[in-house]
Amino acid sequence: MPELPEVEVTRRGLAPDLVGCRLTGTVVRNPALRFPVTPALDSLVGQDLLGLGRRGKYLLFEFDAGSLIVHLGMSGSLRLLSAATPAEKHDHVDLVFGERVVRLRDPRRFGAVLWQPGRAEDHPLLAGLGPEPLSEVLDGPWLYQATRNRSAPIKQVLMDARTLVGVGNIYASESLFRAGIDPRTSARCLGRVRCARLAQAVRDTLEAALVAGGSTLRDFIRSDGSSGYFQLQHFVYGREGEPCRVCGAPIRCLRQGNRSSFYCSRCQR
DNA sequence: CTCGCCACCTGGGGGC
DNA sequence: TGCCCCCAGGTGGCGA
Repeated sequence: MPELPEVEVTRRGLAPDLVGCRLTGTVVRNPALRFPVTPALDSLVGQDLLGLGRRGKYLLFEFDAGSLIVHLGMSGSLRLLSAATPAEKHDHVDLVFGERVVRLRDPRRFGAVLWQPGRAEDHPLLAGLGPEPLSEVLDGPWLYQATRNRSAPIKQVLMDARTLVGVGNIYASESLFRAGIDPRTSARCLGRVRCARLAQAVRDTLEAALVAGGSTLRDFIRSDGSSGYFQLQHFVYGREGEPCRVCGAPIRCLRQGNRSSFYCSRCQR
C-alpha cells in the first residue's frame, strides 16, 4: 500500500491535530501484526506527543522517552476519529488523545507498531536505511555512485530501502517511465546522464504524488477518510494494454522479483 | 557483499 | 452460487 507519498500525506494530516496533545489511552485489539505490537503501550499514557516524524515509510510518534514506530505495511491506514467511533473489523490499534483517536486499520496485518526508547533511528529496522529521496542527497552523482556495484535490475535497486527509502512498486515504475529507462536495465549499466534523469524523475514523481494526496487503489485512505487521486495521473502503473499517454503504444507488464512492473517499450529503453 | 526467492496475511476478482 | 487460483501499495530472512 503506502509508499513515501501516502505515509507523508498521513503524517501531514495527523500532525497539526495531534502534536502537543497528551496520550490518554491505548487499545490493542490484535497484537499479531508483522511483529508483535510492543507490549505495554500503556506506559506511554500521560505523555505528550512532542512531534510526528517520518523515516522512509515509517511514521514516528515522538515522546519524551522515545518513539512509537508505525509502519503501514501493504494495507494499513491511520485515521483520526472521534474517540466514540466504534471499531470495525481490522481496526487493530488505537492511540487515544482525549476526545480523539488515531486508529490503525490493516486488513493484511503486514504493518507494525514498535516502541523504541531514545532515538528512533537506532531501531534495527531503521538503522540500515538509505537516504530520503526528497532530501538534498538524491541527485545524479549520488545515484551514479550508489549503483556502481549493483547488477540487479534498476527497478529492484530503486525499491531496495538500503539504497534509497520510500520508493515502492508504484513509484518505481512511474519514475522509470518519466526517466525513459527500461525497468530491466542493470543498475550498474546506467551512465551519469541517465542517473541524473532518474534522480530527478524520482523526486518529481514523489512530489507530484504528495500534491495529489497519494494513490488510492484499494486500502489507502487519508487520515480524514478521503482518497488520494494520484492514481488518475499514473503513466504506467496498472495500465497494462492501455495506450501510453506520451506515444500511444500499449503499456506492457512483466514480473520482476515477483512484482509487476509496468512500462512503455517505446518510451523506455 | 549481493541476488533471488519465500514468507507473512486477508480479501477481491475472474474463470469455471 | 461456490470454489479455486491469482493478485495486491512491503520487507525481513533465507540460502546460494
